[in-house]
Amino acid sequence: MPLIKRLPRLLLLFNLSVSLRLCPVFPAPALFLLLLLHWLVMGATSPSGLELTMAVPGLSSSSGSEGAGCNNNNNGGGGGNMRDLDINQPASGGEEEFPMGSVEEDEEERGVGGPHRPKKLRLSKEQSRLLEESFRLNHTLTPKQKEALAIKLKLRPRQVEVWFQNRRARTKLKQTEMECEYLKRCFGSLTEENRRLQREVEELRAMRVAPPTVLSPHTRQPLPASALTMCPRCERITAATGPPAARPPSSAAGPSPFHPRRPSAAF
DNA sequence: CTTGTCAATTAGATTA
DNA sequence: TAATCTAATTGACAAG
Repeated sequence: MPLIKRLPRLLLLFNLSVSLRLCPVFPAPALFLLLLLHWLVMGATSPSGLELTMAVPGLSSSSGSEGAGCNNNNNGGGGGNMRDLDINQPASGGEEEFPMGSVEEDEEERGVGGPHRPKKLRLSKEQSRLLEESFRLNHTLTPKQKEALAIKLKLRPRQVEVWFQNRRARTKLKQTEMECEYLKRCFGSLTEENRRLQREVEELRAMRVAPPTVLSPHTRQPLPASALTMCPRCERITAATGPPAARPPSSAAGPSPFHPRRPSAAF
């Protein structure tokens, strides 16, 4: 029974990390936080967010009229009509020869012991290659394409359909894994940045406890801490309204509120 | 209602 | 032999 149906991508990713063994070293809550983080950083405009997605060429929805009969072929009992042929045998001939005959019905697999799966079909290299090729062109097939491909590959349309279905799922999973990796890296660098900023805050707090003594240029008396401010350019403590307490290392910079050419020009 | 897609899951085959 | 891969099934859902 599916636990989640049509959940937002957020929850889907959260679930994936658990159920699909996506990030074994990454606790699910952390992934959840990461995702939120990601949305904050990248903006919540695109649900999939990252542009490291593999380009998904035209998701042409199948709006076909026929193809209804194909799923009757192997439903019920799980396609007991699968031929028991060794399809892994190298095709003994040209490109078009696939050593399997799953198109025809074969009921000998239906054993006496109730419903049991037949031998699992393994696609030949050539079949896989052709399927991959057409997947590259289109991630979904119209019923006509499906039929044609099935004939070409000597498979049932349903098998082609299933292959595409599973292939789409694999693509999506891979993409999710890439997103996960990206978020992990994001998390790492943001954690580092956070650490650095925390240190800076601590340093600034320490400075507030014991503020530097800045003498007034006019009275030569120590200024109160409230009258001091920090120059964002040279990061030195200065008197808020007066001229700088110390000269910046570089004099090439233009005028600024903290380093006015004339004290009267400030603010 | 029919049809197609998706998510979740199962289970046979293969690999390490 | 456990882990992994992948063909196949099932049930829910949406569109027409």
